[in-house]
Amino acid sequence: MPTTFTSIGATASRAKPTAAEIARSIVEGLEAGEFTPGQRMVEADLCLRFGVGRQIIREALQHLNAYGVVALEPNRGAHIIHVTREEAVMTLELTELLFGLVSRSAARRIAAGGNGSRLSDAIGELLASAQTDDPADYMRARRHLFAALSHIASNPELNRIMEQVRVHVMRAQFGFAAFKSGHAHELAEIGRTVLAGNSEAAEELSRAYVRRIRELLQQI
Amino acid sequence: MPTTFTSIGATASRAKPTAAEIARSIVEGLEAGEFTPGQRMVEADLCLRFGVGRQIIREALQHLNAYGVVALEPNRGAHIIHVTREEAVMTLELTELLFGLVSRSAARRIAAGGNGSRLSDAIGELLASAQTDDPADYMRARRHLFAALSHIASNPELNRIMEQVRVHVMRAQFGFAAFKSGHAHELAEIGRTVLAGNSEAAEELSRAYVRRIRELLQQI
DNA sequence: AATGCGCAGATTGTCGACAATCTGTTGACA
DNA sequence: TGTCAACAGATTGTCGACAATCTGCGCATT
Repeated sequence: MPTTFTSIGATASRAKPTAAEIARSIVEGLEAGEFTPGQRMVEADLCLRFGVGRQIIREALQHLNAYGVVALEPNRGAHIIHVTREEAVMTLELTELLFGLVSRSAARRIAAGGNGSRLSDAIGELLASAQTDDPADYMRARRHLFAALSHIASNPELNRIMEQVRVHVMRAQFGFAAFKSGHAHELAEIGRTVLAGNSEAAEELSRAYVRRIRELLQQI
Repeated sequence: MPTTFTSIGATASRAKPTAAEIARSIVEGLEAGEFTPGQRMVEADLCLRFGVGRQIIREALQHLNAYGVVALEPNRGAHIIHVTREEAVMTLELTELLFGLVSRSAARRIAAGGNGSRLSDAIGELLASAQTDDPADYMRARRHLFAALSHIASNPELNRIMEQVRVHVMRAQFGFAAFKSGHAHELAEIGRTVLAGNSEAAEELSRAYVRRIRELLQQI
């Protein structure tokens, strides 16, 4: 066993987490409320926390900057982005288009790709999670559904761009209220429509889904 | 004069170009044909070229990676992305939505912002550039128009995302053919429609504009 | 008391050096 | 002759140290 390895779990801390892993950790920490919007991210602190040198922390912060999670001011370091409600609404306006395009593309390709089984599984998982009351289950199922749709849509640029939309920060700020379950059946319906290859309807359902979240956010 | 400064021109090499500046330089170099898709980007070479240490080059490459211009493989360095025609078409499918949203949002806000003058100027510049035959003029005018529209739309997330769409690489690969002038009047028409506050028409015109480019690309 | 100056501490920016990893080549062996 | 292991050169990954910059506080001055 020449190579060093310490951990067992997937997310447990390895001997040397990579910059991307650290970035992910920070996003998770943000959704878990360990970091709050506006908070300064001092490199030295993060070094201690993750047990790596500043170089790697620096790269992780650059990732997060590219993903719009932190802002990077020259000579003044990084801080977690603060999203105004207005910005959140605009972001969801954009998300509406993007998610619509994902579903439309996926529906068009559902036959070609041949792997609608993954989508079926995700739908099943989603409906199952609606039975249990564990929000973590729902969130995971939701993520799987999105992943399946993105995969089927097979538009690399679209997938890349969708990851760049900062939903994390919004969730961290405005709580899971708008994102929580209760939408499970609505999402499942979208999945089924894609499976049926009905691209027009899939797009419209997807847009309506995001639109509803946006309106919910505007009312609060 | 305590601080060091060597250069005079704007794009000329300063004493110490920053990572973002180097990234921009590389994108320009790409559009100018100095780098070709697929080409490896060795850190040491870039160090010599820009006269900085590897740290900065590394950051620049990370920027470019985030912008989808280069791919970064662990332990194997960076290379310029190669975009297939199919990907380019898909990217333009996405761009169609995004540009449409920009124009629609801008048209809605044209009154509120109060600074439609910038847009008028851009339109004028565009029409003027159609008279001359210098493509650089046209490209500059085009950029100004887009900037004005983005500014008026004032959707920060949308603007951020639009910058992430890799048009540079596409232009570098497929040439300026599809992007060259001849479209000046079409773009000016979009600008005028936004100025008139007709959001529906502005969106449709914008989408049609991108659609045409896409179809042009598909035919080649 | 209010304003501005300058210093100390904290934090980020950059470099050089070394470790880890990859790649192509050489040579032994079947 | 073909295959595979070991090696050398090239390249990337990471660290520690030092320089540059910012921030807040104390102090002199009006």
